[in-house]
Amino acid sequence: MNHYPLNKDPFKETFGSLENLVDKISDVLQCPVTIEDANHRLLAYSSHEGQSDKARVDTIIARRVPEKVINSLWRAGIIPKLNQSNDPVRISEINDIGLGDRVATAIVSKNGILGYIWVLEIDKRLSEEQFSLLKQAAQTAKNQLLQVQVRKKKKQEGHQELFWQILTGHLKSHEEIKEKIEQFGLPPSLPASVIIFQFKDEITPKIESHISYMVTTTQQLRITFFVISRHELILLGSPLQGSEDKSATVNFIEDFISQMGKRFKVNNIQGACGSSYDTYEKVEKSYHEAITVLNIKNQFPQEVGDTYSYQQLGIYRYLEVLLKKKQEDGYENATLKKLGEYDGINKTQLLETLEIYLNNDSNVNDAAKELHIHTNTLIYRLKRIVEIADIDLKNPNQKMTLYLDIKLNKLI
Amino acid sequence: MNHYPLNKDPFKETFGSLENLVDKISDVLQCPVTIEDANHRLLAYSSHEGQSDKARVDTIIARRVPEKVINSLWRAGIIPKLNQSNDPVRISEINDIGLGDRVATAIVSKNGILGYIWVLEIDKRLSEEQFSLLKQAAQTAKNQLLQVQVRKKKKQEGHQELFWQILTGHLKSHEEIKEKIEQFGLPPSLPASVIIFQFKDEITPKIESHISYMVTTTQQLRITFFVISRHELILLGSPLQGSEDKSATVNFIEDFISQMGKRFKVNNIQGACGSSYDTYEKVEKSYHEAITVLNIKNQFPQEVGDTYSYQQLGIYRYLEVLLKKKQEDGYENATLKKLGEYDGINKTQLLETLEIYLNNDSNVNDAAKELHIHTNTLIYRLKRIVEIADIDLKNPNQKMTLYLDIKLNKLI
DNA sequence: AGTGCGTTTGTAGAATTACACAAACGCACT
DNA sequence: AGTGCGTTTGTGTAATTCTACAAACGCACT
Repeated sequence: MNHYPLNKDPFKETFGSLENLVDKISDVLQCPVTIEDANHRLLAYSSHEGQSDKARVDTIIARRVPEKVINSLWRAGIIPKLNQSNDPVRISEINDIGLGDRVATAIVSKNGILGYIWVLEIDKRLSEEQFSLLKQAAQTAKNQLLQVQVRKKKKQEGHQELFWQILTGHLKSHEEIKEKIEQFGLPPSLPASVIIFQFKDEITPKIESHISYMVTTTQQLRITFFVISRHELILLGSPLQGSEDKSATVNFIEDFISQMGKRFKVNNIQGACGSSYDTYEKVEKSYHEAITVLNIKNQFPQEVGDTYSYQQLGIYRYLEVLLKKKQEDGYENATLKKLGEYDGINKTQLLETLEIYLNNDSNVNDAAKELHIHTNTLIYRLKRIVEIADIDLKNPNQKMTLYLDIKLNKLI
Repeated sequence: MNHYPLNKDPFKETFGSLENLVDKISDVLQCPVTIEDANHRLLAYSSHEGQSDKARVDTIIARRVPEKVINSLWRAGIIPKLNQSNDPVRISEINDIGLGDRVATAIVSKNGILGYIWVLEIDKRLSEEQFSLLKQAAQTAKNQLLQVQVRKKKKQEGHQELFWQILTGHLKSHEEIKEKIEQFGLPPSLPASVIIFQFKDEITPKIESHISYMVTTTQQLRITFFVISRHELILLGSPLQGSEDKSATVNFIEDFISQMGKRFKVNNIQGACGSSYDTYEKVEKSYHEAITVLNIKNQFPQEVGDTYSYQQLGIYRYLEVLLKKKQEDGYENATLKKLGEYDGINKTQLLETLEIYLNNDSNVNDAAKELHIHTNTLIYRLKRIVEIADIDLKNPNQKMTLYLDIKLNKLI
């Protein structure tokens, strides 16, 4: 086993590539070593002949750390610990994801995390000295990564401009867009849908880096593009071929929102997506659909708060059209008008009662609970409503009309 | 008591007016006498000082026979009997409408009924001779009425042309239309709505006379205009001030259809009406609404078969707009598609099951009955549907979306 | 304070609906 | 003919909803 003196830095020489560096580290520490970027994408791995654990193999195969592993590392508090610590951190094995004992360190520049170095402890634990060596290795890796960073940033700016052109319909034809995307060396990924996240507060550079992390680490969707404007994050995402589950996009949205909260304490994010289309020219449409979803979610937080996709909106997709038609017709629901008048005179809440009853799929128990009243009170009120408004609550057409008209009235 | 010899016709002289004639008849028969036209509108009544029954008084006050009385006479089979008989007919009292014993005869020309003469039998019954005299009186009345008929016909043709102009939007401004209507001496009657009846078979002159009868005898609505084209009868009707009930128009439609069937054996009539508006310029709109109702009723006979007004259409009013939006969006309900495919492969009827379940307001019993299956079968199918289509049948938004999309699919 | 009206809550039995399970059926496939 | 799958029907029980009725409350009006 080689021994390097502490006072001499074995990583002082220049390494042509990260591969050389990782081999050197592996050589010095006598362990399998992996370097990944800030988003857990594999940058280099040592060709050490010894054993590897499952997590490492999977990472190398996929050229990125599996999302399951990332999630697990977050849950165990390891990633935050790495990000905050200046020194290497020892991580005990996590069996269910095939992660053996290891030591890791973040590669940090003054602008934040650039990546991580992972060292597997197959047969023996690293010594204090070796911890120190690893820290020096991270210093050297930093310089290499900074160069990559700049190149990537420039590239991304080009992507963003292209994405805006697609979103705004500046580029119309599918062929044209496809060509441009290929020019950028981006993988073709269709069908695709546009996803928008709306942040309550302005997106700071810090949040931006969190977003970038989330977007690149997710493996639920392939994110071809993403751009950030003041309060919004807009993505173009495609479901992976593996998951034929159509709800991949919706799952991604839910996870993104929940993890931004849990991991980075960034809350109050609204998410929405348009439909999935198989040609690029329809991306613009998907974008507008996503905007519609956001608008409707803002207008009807209770009704469609847990809904993210344009498809899921159901009847709410039609509200705008219906409102327009209603105004053209000069239509007013006589029933609701009567109830409203009655409410005004008698200080009752028949309208609200009816709405919540309908919201709850005509279930008296659920509706009564939501209204905080006795079931019989609700039944009594419903009888009153039927009398006053002269309606039939067993007639689906009437019920739907009432439901829609109630919601439409809220729009004005 | 005067006695006129049988062989001498006391009505041979010329009478300047119907009033003179009616007084003469009353004088000859020594009874109160009333003459009305074919539509039971009062033409003349004797000023005989004696008693009268309630029906006669009401008729004179309203200048027409009350609808209740007409209905009662039809129910008792008296009107048809009068229309078919060449001789006067004796009618026994009908207490609940205040109709005392009387004798009546139709006034008939070769083109049909022109009117009726009613003779009250207050103290004594008419003799055979007097029957004969009454028959002669009817002959004389006929000539007078024929002249009136011609004048009325001409007037009506003028009305019809005006009505068409209003319906087709040829006359746009309210003021202009109002003026024209006043020129015709027609009563101003607003709010008004357009009513259309669609006849399965072509409207023959005979049916036309029945229509005319129905339209002029009804007292549920004031019918300002009516025109007849090949298969259609179009009316402009206003609710009477007395009945503030908004469903007067709908009631009229229902009664019209049922009575055309019962009284004249004219069946297969579809009826519909537009909304009520208070300016004449909106009559055109009401007309188009009525047409829409008819179209939708033809497309959804089951769903809105018992619905007549544009308002009652509820959600079906929106179908056209929704279809348009749907086509613009290129939207297809994935759920329904899946179910349809499943039905195709497994020869099941999940789609139909779902539709009828939703039609029946999610009531398993009613739906099972309509489907002629066991309740548990329905429950089983619903579970399948939920599985296959991945939907939540407790979510009103989803349910409404499914309902609407099912109906929309039927439109194509 | 009393009266009347509309409203709310409670109780209890009847009617419906939900759920689990077993049996049998039809049909395609071998 | 047997097997498996999806479907249909029947049974029994638990849960829920409907219904009617009684009691009490809040509030305006007198």
